[in-house]
Amino acid sequence: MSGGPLPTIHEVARLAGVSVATVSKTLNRSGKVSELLQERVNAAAQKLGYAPHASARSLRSGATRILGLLVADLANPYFLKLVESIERLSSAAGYSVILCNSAEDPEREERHLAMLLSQRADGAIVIPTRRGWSGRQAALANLPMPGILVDRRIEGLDLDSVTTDNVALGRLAAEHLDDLGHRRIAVIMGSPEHQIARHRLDGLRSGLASRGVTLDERLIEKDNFSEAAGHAAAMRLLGHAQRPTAIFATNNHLSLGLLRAIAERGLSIPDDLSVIAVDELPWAGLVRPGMTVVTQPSEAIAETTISTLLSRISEGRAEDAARSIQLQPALVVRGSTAAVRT
Amino acid sequence: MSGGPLPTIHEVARLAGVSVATVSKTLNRSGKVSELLQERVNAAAQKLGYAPHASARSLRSGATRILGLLVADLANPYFLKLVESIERLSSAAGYSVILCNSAEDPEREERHLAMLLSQRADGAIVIPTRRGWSGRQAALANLPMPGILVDRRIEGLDLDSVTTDNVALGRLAAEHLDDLGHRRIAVIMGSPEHQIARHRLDGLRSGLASRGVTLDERLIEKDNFSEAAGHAAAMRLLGHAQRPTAIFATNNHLSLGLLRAIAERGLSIPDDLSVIAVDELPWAGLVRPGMTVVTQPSEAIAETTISTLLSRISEGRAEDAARSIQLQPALVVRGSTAAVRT
DNA sequence: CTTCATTAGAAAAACGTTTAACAATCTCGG
DNA sequence: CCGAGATTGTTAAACGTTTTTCTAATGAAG
Repeated sequence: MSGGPLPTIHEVARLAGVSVATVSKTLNRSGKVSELLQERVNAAAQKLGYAPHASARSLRSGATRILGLLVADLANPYFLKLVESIERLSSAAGYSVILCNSAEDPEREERHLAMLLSQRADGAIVIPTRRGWSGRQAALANLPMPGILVDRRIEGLDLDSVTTDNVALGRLAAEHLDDLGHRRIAVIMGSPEHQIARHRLDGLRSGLASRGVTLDERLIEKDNFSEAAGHAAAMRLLGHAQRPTAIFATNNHLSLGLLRAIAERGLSIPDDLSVIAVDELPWAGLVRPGMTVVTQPSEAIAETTISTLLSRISEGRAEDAARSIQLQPALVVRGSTAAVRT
Repeated sequence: MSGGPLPTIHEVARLAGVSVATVSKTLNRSGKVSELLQERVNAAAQKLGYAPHASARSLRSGATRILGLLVADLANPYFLKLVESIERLSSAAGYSVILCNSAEDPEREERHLAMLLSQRADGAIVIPTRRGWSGRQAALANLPMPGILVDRRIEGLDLDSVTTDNVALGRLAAEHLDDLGHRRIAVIMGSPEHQIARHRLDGLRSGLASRGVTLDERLIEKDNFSEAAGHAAAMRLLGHAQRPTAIFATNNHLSLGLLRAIAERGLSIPDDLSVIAVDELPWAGLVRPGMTVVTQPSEAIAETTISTLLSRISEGRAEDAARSIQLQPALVVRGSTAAVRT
């Protein structure tokens, strides 16, 4: 069913008739070794199917070429995209990725963090859980390896981070809706304690304000980020005497609930009302009419994350101040938004 | 920005006033050590924030407590579910997971496999790519650690595997459609070279046959598994003089293409035709009417995979024959299938 | 008291690499 | 022909654990 034990560098050396140091140097392209011996060594390694023992290598060299990827919620399609890109980029750079899913549970997150520490990962990429960071910042601040936060920042924590400019995202939605003439705009924002949701709302509000439109505070629905909450909020909004002409859902679970509510009410998009959502939803192209969304630049975020982290790693994590990088979202117009009927 | 270097077991020993052997024994609960010293050791470890160096430990002990997870396509929502479950179960069993995505590219797959070998993962969980296995079986067969195939099997490869019973899956669809009185049943099957697709088709055919219905071979669309192929196949089927009354799409990309085609044709489900798909699609509840699907038991597959693999690992990968475990799919009836109009 | 088991702890070897320090060989001008 | 570099290869130490072997201490039995 499976092969025998793997050869060590000593066996390669013996077969090639050289010392282990020579084998090591040839295989790592470090130090000088003659053409002749290089060939002999490579042939021997090939023949034996030699695969260097990563543990031994890391123990001696101090680098594991492993990156820890700690995700708050794998089921979130947006995070999945990030994971996919990060895995690809890491692998291309010669790093392996240990994947951890905390499922929004701070306890799991903490266990995983301890594990990554024991593994001596060369770097840690963290999409932190939403809650429970009040007393635990030290766990991240004192990480012995370079770390970087993605998508979500933690207030008061001095660590590199790469996020979407969520204020700009809200503003983008505002401008689009204003262009279409909407005045009665509702927001399903999720939890008001969550920084991202606040930023998106702020962006929307300020974007409208700069166009001379004021956001009706009674049309801001706050709760949590579940699909059920989105559904309930939508039902309330749709029941208002003066129904909003447009609804902005700040998260993909909320959008799902919103769409379900609209379908149940028998309303049609965009004739009865316009809908704008966040993120490239996997099914965004399927829903008729296509969803108008503001998208987060996931590929760019992944690239920036990896390049920042890798440079910290090779710099020997220089002590210069943490970088907070914000990337710009984009508007994708499809059929779910239309000019308000006058 | 980050803490200093981590303490070694020697520093813990010195602080506790004992030898390193005693520290090791206490921390691993192996060997005898008095209550008193145990407390001293634990206190010292706690105080220093000691985290054992995984590489050193593996080098000496021979076990890494790492599992390799090599996925053919992370973007596939079904595989994602498997990844999620496997990560959770592994973590609970004290194993870390190195995630690799081959994106259906045999070359990437091979590189990843070599990496897992170098890492000396204790076990490998592989969802193999669809193609390119003709000459490369040895790479899996000669793996020095226990390996297990998930979801897809490789013909002629003697390795543990856990898959859905895809013939039963096809049969389930057949019985449901027959119960509803359908006779003109079409299949969008993807690539006929793919074992899974063939099994599902076989199941459908034999399921219908056992009810006395013969499947019209002209209504079997074969191509690849892309959404575009699904769309094109659907357009052909919908253009037939005698439109099928039900369509079975054997994969979630194909279903997406099918739904898009139906929408473009302006047809309505299930009034104009019934649709049955495979897998729990993330948006299956969103689409109106809900999709009737045959689901693969992903959680059970993950559990079986992990428990089988872990027992192989602790057994010292006993040489008894490879196990091929097949798990049963289930039918979930929603609104996309209806009795045929007589 | 001595002797012998029994036990708790310490000392040291080993795991498979990398790499610093060293040795050997060659090149070549004087 | 000699010796000073330059070049190529080797020897051995080190990385941080676990684990085997060994020692010292304790207590019971004779």
